[in-house]
Amino acid sequence: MSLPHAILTALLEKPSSGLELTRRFDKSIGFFWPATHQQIYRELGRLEASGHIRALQPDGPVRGQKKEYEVLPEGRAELARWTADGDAPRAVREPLLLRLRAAAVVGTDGLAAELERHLALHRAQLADYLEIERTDFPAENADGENRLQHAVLRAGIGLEAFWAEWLAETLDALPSDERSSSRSG
Amino acid sequence: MSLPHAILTALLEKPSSGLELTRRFDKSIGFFWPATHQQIYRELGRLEASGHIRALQPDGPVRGQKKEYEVLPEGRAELARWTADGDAPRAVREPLLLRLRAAAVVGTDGLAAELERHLALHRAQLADYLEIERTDFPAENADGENRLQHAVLRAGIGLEAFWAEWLAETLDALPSDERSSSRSG
DNA sequence: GAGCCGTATGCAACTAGTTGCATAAAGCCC
DNA sequence: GGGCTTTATGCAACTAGTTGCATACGGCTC
Repeated sequence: MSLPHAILTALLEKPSSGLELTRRFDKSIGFFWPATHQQIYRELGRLEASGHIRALQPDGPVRGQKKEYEVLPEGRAELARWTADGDAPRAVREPLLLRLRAAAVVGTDGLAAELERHLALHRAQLADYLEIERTDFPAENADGENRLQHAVLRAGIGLEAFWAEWLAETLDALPSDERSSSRSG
Repeated sequence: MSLPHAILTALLEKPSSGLELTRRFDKSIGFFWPATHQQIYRELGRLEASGHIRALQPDGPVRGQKKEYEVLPEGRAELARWTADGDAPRAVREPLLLRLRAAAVVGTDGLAAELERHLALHRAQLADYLEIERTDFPAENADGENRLQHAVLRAGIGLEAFWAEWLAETLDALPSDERSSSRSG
């Protein structure tokens, strides 16, 4: 159960409404724990009901109007508890690898195009991450306050770089008549 | 919907019963698409009902006795269709990165131990993969028939190596009083 | 002031994966 | 042959994530 804890973290960083949270997720926490606004609203409701967060405007129910939340001490305690406790590393679930295995049996038609598409997407994401690193974590204040956030970003960069490299290698190993000539290496 | 296609691939490689499939998953396809026997039985039922596979022993229902399946032409066609069609790369969902972000807000108590635990697990998995590579893909017949399967294994190796490296780096960046001295680098 | 668009909240139904447990046959052991 | 273990199949309930859509306020325009 990670989503409630992701939300508690985001709310501790800055009290927000549901839609604000959704937007902040899209450009930070969501990189490694994506969530739609529907999920977030549902979870905010649960967290409020369980006393982990509360609305800043305790008026009657006003649909369509902004409702901001902040974390209560109970919520912070719960997050601290969860941070320290362990679980197994998440199992890899990657349909693309499944497609390679399937292609080994039924043929590689269309596979190269799919690999190239993924390669382009991973390169684009890598470029985004590197740009974020350049602006948010400049070399002059490495090892500063936010080294944990930087470590998280480095994980994203490393993963995207890994996939880009592996895809390029794998494409090179496909018979050449199965790939287009549009790649640059 | 990847599980049915994973099962079709496995059955094309070798017709099997539900439990045999479960065991084969545990040491090959399951590395990147894990499935329990409950999931597999349920999916075998659906695949049989939809005419993609059939039981080799079309007797009446005998519970507790082995029931082997093979793929029908319809199943092979469906798998070929699926192999070529594309989807977006799967979003990363990694609770460990969430814990780092949370730790940045509520403190790093217990975090180092958690990172060390993951480091050990990833190193062990990496060693397993390298052993499989050594026995199943010896250097003398690289680029052979099974280059696709090898590419899949290389992905697993690369991912585990990445995580091991990133975890070691991240641990080194934690203040030293927050880690035990049991690591070896 | 009617209609439209953007912001915002939220419900309902569905799909996929997980967990716990029930059932049955077959072999072994005493 | 009565009970235990292993092999095997399978149901049911639950949890988490996804998809589609409904509702409501506020400002703008015509």
